[in-house]
Amino acid sequence: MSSGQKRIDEEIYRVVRQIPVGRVATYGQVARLAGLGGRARRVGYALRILSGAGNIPWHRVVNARGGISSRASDGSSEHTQYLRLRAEGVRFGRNGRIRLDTYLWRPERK
DNA sequence: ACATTGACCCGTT
DNA sequence: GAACGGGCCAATG
Repeated sequence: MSSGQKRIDEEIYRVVRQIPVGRVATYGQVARLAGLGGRARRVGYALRILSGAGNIPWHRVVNARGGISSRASDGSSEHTQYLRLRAEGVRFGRNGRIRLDTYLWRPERK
């Protein structure tokens, strides 16, 4: 892995760390804030290699439809994400999705 | 180098 | 809504 890729990952993590408790951000939103334009997919790769450890609130990143995106593996990760969001007060609708107009993080430029 | 896959997103029908 | 197609691009074999 090149150092350039790693720098991009750090930038992504820097953004994710800023998402407040009880709010969520979409992959595309994180990509934009990290200066990656429309490369939302790149965000998913960065979060995937996180492997649970660390102080990055990866569970606060959801897809553009307000849902938890499926992973290639067993599904425990998705469940953990759901539980952590619930624990922060985020409510899910019957279709398993979040009301983005309520919970989407709107960063204030300072 | 090639093909496939994937924690995505958007527009159209 | 759903189904489809296209764009995107890094990882993997």
